[in-house]
Amino acid sequence: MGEITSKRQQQIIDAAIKVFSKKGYNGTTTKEIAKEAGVAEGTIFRYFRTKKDLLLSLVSPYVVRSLADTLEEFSGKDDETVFKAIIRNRLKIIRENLDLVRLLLAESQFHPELREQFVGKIVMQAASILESYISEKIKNGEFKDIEPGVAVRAFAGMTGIFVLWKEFLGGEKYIAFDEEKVIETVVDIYLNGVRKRPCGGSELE
Amino acid sequence: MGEITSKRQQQIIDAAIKVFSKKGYNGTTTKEIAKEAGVAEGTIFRYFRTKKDLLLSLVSPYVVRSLADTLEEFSGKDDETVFKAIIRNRLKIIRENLDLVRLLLAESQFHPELREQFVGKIVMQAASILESYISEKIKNGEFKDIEPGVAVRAFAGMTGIFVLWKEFLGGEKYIAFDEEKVIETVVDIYLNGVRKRPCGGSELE
DNA sequence: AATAAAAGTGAGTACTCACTCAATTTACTA
DNA sequence: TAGTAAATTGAGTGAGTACTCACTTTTATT
Repeated sequence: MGEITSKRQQQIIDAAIKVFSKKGYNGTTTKEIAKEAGVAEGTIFRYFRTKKDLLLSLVSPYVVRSLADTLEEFSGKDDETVFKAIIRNRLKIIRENLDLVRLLLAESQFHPELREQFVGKIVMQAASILESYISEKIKNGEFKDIEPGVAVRAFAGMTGIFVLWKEFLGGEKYIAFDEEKVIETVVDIYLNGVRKRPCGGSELE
Repeated sequence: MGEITSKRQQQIIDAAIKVFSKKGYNGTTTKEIAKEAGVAEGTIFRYFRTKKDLLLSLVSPYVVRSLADTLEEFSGKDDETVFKAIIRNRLKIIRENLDLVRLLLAESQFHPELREQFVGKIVMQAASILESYISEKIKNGEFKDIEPGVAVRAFAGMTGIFVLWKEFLGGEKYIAFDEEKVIETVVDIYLNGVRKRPCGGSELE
């Protein structure tokens, strides 16, 4: 649970993310992690008291920094540009940390401590960035008067399901989607749905 | 993998769903399943050759029937009614089978055979019902000319994320949503986003 | 009621795993 | 370079696990 300091610790953490995400926490042996990290099994226990400690250290502020990173400044840009940028940014970050995300989603089911850190530190923080943007628009009168929390999640859900489909369920074997087209469509649906009387604002015919 | 016939088999399957979903496949011992089912450990292996066999039998057509069940007939009803009914129906079914869904989502990551059955038999089938409805609307010219597969998933994502939030991530500790209001908002956003020039069709101000 | 077949049991078995620790290597200091 | 502390190693340990099988109980048949 402590901070990451040494190179060894980082090696072990990287290996753990990789193997845990492939085989699950309970399906992974400390021997495998050691092998993947290129250290002896005993070394793991010098840095992490137990296997579970190692799991929990994977959501340490350091490891997770990249997942919760802030978005660029958007002032002056139009909604469509902003929302497309948000999707692309989120997709990029998730893909760069695919193993970690996969792991956190799967193991959150079984480890309340992990779930709390995951939801509290990552999900909530990521949501709040978009939420403040949307709240602003609602106050301006540009967007309908809906609950910002609902609006954020609706958008996140529309986007997230395509990641789930492709990266988690292997859905491309069934239907594959062109990513740019999906982004275009999703943003169009969302903005037209969320704006007050858009009346012809849609780009799609 | 065979069909379910005896009462004992059903007992064991129900117990397995319950315990697997709480502790994960690898985190569950056959002893626990036996205890939960109220049978001796050996009895499990009379009906299922291995523990893995038991896992795979959980997506048998019989068990899964309820998850993939068809929706009522919608002809004549307006979109809003239809989409709200779909959400409510889906929510109900998922809640009735929460343990099974939780289990399938978590273990699909690690068992390709399970994932294939889950995606192929359940997800695809559920998607196709809605897809044909939306395709019709697109042909009619009521909805924009978007890819039906994208449209279905966008809707499913908007809905699904609230289930994920509440039932899987325990998100109510952070923000709780009024379900009816969410349904209203989601359907409103979606229909206005997906329809051709709705111009004032929105119910929300 | 007697017999056979089927269903159910749970202690035992062979094996695996998280974790330990005595021995060894590496890094550091004077 | 010798001496010491710190880091690393991996065989060993005990707790536990999936699965077996010799036995008991239940059910069906005559």
